[in-house]
Amino acid sequence: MGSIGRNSKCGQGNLDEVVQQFLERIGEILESECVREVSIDEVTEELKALTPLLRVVLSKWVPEIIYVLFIRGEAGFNELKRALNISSRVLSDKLGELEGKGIVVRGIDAQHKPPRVHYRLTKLGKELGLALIPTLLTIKRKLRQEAHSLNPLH
Amino acid sequence: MGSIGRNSKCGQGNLDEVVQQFLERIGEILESECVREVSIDEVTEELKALTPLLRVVLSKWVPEIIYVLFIRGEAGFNELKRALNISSRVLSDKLGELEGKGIVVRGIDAQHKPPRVHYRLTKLGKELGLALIPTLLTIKRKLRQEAHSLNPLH
DNA sequence: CTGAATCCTTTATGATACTG
DNA sequence: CAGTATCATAAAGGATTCAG
Repeated sequence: MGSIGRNSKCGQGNLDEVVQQFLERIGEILESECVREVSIDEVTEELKALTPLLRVVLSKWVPEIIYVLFIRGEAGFNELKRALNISSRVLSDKLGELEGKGIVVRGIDAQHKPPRVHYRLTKLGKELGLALIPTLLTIKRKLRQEAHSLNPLH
Repeated sequence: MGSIGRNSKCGQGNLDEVVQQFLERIGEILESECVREVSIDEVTEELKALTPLLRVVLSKWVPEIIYVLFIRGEAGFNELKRALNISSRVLSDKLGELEGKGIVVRGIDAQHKPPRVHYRLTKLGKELGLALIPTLLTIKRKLRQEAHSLNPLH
């Protein structure tokens, strides 16, 4: 169940597993001596550079928006609104911001009577969507474990 | 430069490259037909489940805190405060929240005269730190590209 | 349907001061 | 050093209304 990790239907194998392997792999790389040497000042500097975009990408609603667009390919305004359970104002603001940052593009299909609008991810947006998958899967796994341990049947 | 991706010093090879390969790999998996079939309702349901924890993990300051602790292994209160340029109240709140969620643990070393406190990531915290790496690297790459294209020398 | 405009409420955050 | 307490402000969010 769920959009990410529903792998049995995919010929390509288990996404969850691939992510798991990957996390182990970079875990090993990061464990290797070198990381511990990083000074607090270096980390501070790095964060200072990353923070502006980080704040946009990882702010409220944004990961959700990116995720929906990533999975669905595209979505209309009200479709997103319903999916996220968000007010139009906030959604409108966020989409505007994301468009400004080059993460999302707005398209209009004038064919329809009430012209239909749809949002899609740009290349950057797709990259971010992809990059968010490990975090989402990790959270998902955590929730599964909790559900498990609370369920007396397991 | 920077903490993530400073691979030349690591024997284990290029982190950036590993992340890149991984993203391509899961990109392929996700491209394979199956994803597009996911209904908007399924995505909505999934998000509803993920959101509570997602909001904690991806809220302001939290990714930064996790990242610093991830890279450094541990940090004291004021050390974090300086690194993030955050007020004590907010930091205190966030650390309390993260402790409550089992993402961070607080340790006290009573040996020191003013007892020294240090924060570390729990297993879950480390998993999340790991999972955040692709997002951070993607943002970092993006910033590098921008810097590049703005610089006439390149 | 797709939003922009308004108004209003609730958090979140920041600065400052203070304690053990 | 490691916070807590207080106060003031800004930012975020929601509800409603309206227009193209």
